[in-house]
Amino acid sequence: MSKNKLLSPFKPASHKHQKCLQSAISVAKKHCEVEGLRLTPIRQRVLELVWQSHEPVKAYDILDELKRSKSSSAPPTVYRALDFLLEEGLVHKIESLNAYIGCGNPKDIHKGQFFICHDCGSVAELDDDEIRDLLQKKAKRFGFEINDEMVEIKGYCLECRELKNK
Amino acid sequence: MSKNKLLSPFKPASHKHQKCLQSAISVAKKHCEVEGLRLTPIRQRVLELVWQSHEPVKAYDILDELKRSKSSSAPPTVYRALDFLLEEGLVHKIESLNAYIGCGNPKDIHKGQFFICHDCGSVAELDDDEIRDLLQKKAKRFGFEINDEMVEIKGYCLECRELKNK
DNA sequence: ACTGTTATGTTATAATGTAACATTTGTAGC
DNA sequence: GCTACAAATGTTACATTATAACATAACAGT
Ligand SMILES: [Zn+2]
Ligand SMILES: [Zn+2]
Ligand SMILES: [Zn+2]
Ligand SMILES: [Zn+2]
Repeated sequence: MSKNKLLSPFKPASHKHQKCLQSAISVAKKHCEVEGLRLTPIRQRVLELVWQSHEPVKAYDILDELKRSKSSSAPPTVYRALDFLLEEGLVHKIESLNAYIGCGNPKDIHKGQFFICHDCGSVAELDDDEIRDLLQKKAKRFGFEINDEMVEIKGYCLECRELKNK
Repeated sequence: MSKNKLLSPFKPASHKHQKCLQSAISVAKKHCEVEGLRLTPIRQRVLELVWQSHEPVKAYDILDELKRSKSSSAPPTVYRALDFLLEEGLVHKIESLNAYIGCGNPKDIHKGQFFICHDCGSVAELDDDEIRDLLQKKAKRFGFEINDEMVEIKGYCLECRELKNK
């Protein structure tokens, strides 16, 4: 079955983000339970912080938050938690921003394609086999075997464009 | 006319790289002449260093080289030159590596698609409208207007795969 | 309880990139 | 050539992002 999903669409400012957050945590808990992994308090807290919004979050911003409740927190605290979450596909790194964002569909581990709005900073995540297949096809032409992919597209989301045209 | 070019294919280890380098410099000189821009000694030297190979080069490695001939060189020396070269499309930044690589076709300014070999580190650059159009099509579905794109694919090039299978 | 593994604490440092202001160099008009 | 302006470089300091290395603590199976 071919995937062609808009995993995380751009959300209207009015959406009930609490639900996104809760759902993400509950999916993560389930995932870790099934895989026999530990979603420790630190890891869960970092995941919650990444899911504070639909904008990519910086590691040191997470660190600043952690410090508020536990002043002993240090960079490794954050990076270790992020490494775990990345490894398990619960978050993605946006390489062009050095920032991290919650995955819209961690059930099925993948590298997404990201559309990032210059104005509002929001990100939509796609997991699209048509894109993947095309890249595959191109790679094949010169004997390249794909192992990892990064697709980050910047531009302007619908909402922001409509705002500007008013 | 639709572009579908393998701008910089993977090169055999045996290729005459001196030619790649010379050609890149001469194209850059021409470009700057036409545009009324100055390819100053620093800028040219940085471009040469970026073109030392077909592997992405790190800013601080460039800096180390610059220091060998001019010990007063500092980070801004490099980043300014890189900014100029990026601006003029003479080099690209590989975001997922924080590294820079010479552009295979600066005549026609673009964001390429990059295929990076995990083993040898070499990069092939594509400038392919089919990929661009597909991303465009996907973006359109949710009203996203593309302005900038980053496609960086990691894997194994033909040469390295053949080596492993021996 | 013993033991090996995993996770966290802690300190230090590496790697990447930018701000701000001074100085020099190039350019164009006079 | 002189002047004035703009572009490029020098210089110092600092900001941001990430990792190394080693110590301690928490956990899981026996
Ligand atoms: Zn939400
Ligand atoms: Zn995802
Ligand atoms: Zn070459
Ligand atoms: Zn290019």
